[in-house]
Amino acid sequence: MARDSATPRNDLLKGTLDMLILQTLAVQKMHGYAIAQRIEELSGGAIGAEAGSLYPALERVQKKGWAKSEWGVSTTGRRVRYYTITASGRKQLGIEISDFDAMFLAINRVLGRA
Amino acid sequence: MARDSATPRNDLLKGTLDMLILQTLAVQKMHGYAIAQRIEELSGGAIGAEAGSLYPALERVQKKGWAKSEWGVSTTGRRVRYYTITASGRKQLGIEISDFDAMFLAINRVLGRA
DNA sequence: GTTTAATATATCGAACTTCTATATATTGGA
DNA sequence: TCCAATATATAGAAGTTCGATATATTAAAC
Repeated sequence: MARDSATPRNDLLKGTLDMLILQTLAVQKMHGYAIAQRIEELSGGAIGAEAGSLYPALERVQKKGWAKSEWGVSTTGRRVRYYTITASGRKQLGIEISDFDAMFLAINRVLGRA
Repeated sequence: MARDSATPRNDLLKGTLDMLILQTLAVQKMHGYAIAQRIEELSGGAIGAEAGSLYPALERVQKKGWAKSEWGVSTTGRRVRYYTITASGRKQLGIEISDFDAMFLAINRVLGRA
């Protein structure tokens, strides 16, 4: 099936998912499913962080020390795993945003728009 | 060795190399090595399209019908392969730029900057 | 009461792109 | 003469994302 023109190509997302997760956690402690919903909501449905990308990414950021997690209970009474950003994670978020901006600027220069 | 902070992470480039190549060819017919130099130059050294990425990408865009190539002779008298963008390639370039802009906007929304 | 959709976590393998390393050959300058 | 730059090309490794699959709970619809 042809890609919906309203849906940005998710391969352009590569390398930015960790940043989006860290940004979401920087606002508030959250469980995995809620992180995905928040990213999808804020992006206007453009970014659908799928489970198969999200959970490996959550493992990744924990392994790097950028977030930690613990089992807890959601507001609706369900058993969920809560993720919290660490100080190292906040620092990393800043680095990733800088890198992202630098790459955007560089690409725009090649496109003749900067 | 630690990544130079002046060098953007190239994994953020993923999915955009074809666009950058098509953009370069949209300006003028060029051979592979010159395309890489032009991209590096315009990006202020931020994007170094390496040979191992460039030549597979050039194969890709030709396979998709976005560019064609022929052996020729450079201004310095060397045997080189010249690449030319096709009408289909110009159309694709427009699509890729739109997708890129849409993804940038979506990411910025998640980052709370739009 | 039963079925279905939504919520929630998790893993697997396929697909894709990029990189480094390697190979080959030519040209110009030190 | 040697070395750096020019020029094309392939192979294999690494990394990320995705769809598919699995499991389990809860709420709503019928």
